[in-house]
Amino acid sequence: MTFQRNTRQRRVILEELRKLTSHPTAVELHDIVQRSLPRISLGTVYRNLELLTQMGVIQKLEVSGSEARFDGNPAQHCHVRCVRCGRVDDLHEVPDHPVKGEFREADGYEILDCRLAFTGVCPRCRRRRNEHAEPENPGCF
Amino acid sequence: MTFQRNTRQRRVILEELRKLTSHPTAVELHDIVQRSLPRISLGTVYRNLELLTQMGVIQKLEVSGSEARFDGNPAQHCHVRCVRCGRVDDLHEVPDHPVKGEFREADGYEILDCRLAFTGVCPRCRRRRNEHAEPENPGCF
DNA sequence: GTGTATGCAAAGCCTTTGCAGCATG
DNA sequence: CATGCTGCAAAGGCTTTGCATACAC
Repeated sequence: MTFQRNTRQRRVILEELRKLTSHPTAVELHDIVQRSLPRISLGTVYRNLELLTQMGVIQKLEVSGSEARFDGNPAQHCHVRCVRCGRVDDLHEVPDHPVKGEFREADGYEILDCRLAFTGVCPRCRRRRNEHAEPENPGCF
Repeated sequence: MTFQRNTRQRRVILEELRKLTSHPTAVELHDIVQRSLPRISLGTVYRNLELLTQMGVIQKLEVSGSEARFDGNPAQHCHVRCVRCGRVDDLHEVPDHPVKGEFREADGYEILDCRLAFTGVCPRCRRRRNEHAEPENPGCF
């Protein structure tokens, strides 16, 4: 890839992602983008999300057990994942970087990045708590 | 599942996982366990790792996009993931819980857990750095 | 003996990729 | 008008699951 083109698809994907405060999966975003571009393929969505991530324009959150989620805000900030429904939200009431730059090296590793990974129960699931029998166990890392 | 049976397969899987300081994937562990139980299937390894995780006997480390890795030590401790080769190691030279218990609730979520998620370059990849052209971008959260 | 766990194989997800045609700069 | 990008469909990698059989209790 020597040069990037500003395609209709790429523009709409970025636009729609930026509108969302949720952190959609590729499939969810594909569904949304399809409203404006009915013929857009899921492959194109994946390719563009990957490209935009590489460019540092968006970020890819790879915590949820299975699918990746995407965030239109590339700035580093904390996220919480709901252990019941899997949704991911921004955390505003938490300091962004408790140990930022504190570790350059540890256990032989060159440390590049350190983030706080929260798990919890989202507002909606808290309300429905009694209806759900099976609690999921907190994700890892 | 009303009751658990102490099967040969389950015993060997747990035994072998506990011997390892690495954090093997299901496939890697299957390869190892096959030395003692040549006919054990990968499905059985997955089923047991899942069960043992639910029981809190081991822990599952999941970064979406790649394979899950398993840790025979269920106690909470920090891990680093190498952005080049994907291996995961324990971090000893880092405090376990910088904000432990500090947050019970934030942004409407009931906070259950908070972990430090490190990414970096492992000792082996640091040595080979010059040979590799393409740096991967640091994982997320 | 009863019912859980296993081995095997097939299917399920999410994601990536090959290819021919399209459209951007 | 060159070539990066798209849609389509197929394949890839990891994980789960259905089923008949085996084995733990």
